[in-house]
Amino acid sequence: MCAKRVILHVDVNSAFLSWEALDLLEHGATLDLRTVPSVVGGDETSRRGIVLAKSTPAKAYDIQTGETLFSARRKCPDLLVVPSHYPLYAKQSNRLYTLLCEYSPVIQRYSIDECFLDFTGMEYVHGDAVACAEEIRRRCETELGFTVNVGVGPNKVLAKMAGELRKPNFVNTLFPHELADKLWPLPVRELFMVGRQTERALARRGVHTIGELAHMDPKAVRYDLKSHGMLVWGYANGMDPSPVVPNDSVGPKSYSNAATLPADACTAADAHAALRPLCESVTERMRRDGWATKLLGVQIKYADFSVVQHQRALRDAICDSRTVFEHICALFDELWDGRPVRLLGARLGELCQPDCEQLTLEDSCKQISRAALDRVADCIRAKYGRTSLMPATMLRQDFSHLDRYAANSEKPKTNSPF
DNA sequence: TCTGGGGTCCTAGGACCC
DNA sequence: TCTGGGGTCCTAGGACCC
Repeated sequence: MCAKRVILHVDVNSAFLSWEALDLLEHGATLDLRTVPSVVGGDETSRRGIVLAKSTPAKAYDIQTGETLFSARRKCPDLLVVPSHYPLYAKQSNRLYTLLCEYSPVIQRYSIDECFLDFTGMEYVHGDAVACAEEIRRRCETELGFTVNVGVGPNKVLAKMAGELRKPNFVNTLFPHELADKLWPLPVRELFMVGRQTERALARRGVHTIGELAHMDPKAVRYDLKSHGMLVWGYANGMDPSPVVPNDSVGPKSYSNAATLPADACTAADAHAALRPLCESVTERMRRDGWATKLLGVQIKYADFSVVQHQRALRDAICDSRTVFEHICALFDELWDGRPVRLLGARLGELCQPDCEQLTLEDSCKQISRAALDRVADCIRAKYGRTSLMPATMLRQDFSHLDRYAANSEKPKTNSPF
């Protein structure tokens, strides 16, 4: 007989802010950021001034993640704003992961501050799942110095929703017999995968709570919202068959790097210059993980915030920065309508092994020598730092928009983002 | 809105083929 | 061809997550 599935979801409370607070305390600060209205924010001078994470006291001022620092300060004039440090977050994320490895061999790092553990059958080793979740919560607080929420459920979505019920520093359960009490009264927007558009579409049907969605006729949901509707209808009814997938068992689908420019680019030359470091860093990251790409894409966000993208499949896989850059510039030129550009992005998809590259005779010499050059450059940057070697055209440029996990930094392996 | 960046997945529509 | 219908592939756009 199969053991009953038990999934744990571990989520760091105000992750970036907690980790900044911890780091400051370790370096002699006397104030704990977590005890005052504070946020981790992007750099306003380069037009990235948004709230990335907030303290519990900041939440009391209705400060939201993603809102501008300008707006956050208006709500709380004494707000403390600290900049972000991604290598630090990666390090703390790894500490958490190491601790969790003691409790299950099947762990999925869902993001830099969230993990799913498949606890099925582990009761025989570690005892009751809820008691174990409590132990994890306590050990994070005492041994790691930051608090987490642990959700316990029969599948991933219920474990994750359980984690949201009471915060911070709590263990919550969400099993099928608890749905009506704990899940169904909540606003439908709080359900995983129900965003603003789905919320609007459901509101047109008079559906405002998770329970109302759960009790909808699935045919009506499918009619309105297609397959995505069936997904969230299943979630509302506590159904989620998806397995906990350890990250080393699945490769990435794509790599991308985008940056809001310190000032709008108004000429093709300006845009090309901004694309160069983006292409360099994203290609280097892909190469470091041992991939080549057969699909290149460029993204433009205009000054009015409208977004367009353009992509092209390549006949041959490539992995050298210069060739990527040339293709991306060509794609940009085809896409750009001449208006001022706020953000530029480059994306590498259709990943494959570099050794299956099918080069034509004419291209092969050029690309092989470029690839060899890149490999040497990668080694030098790994040893002496990100900016120790760069194309001359990138001298005097601002590098604050380079990959957060480019060379040398400690990168956590996750399915998504970070 | 003084509105980031890195991902995944889905859908619609057009090109092309039989 | 004043062209049907189904299948596949490709691209653009959008929704959602953290």
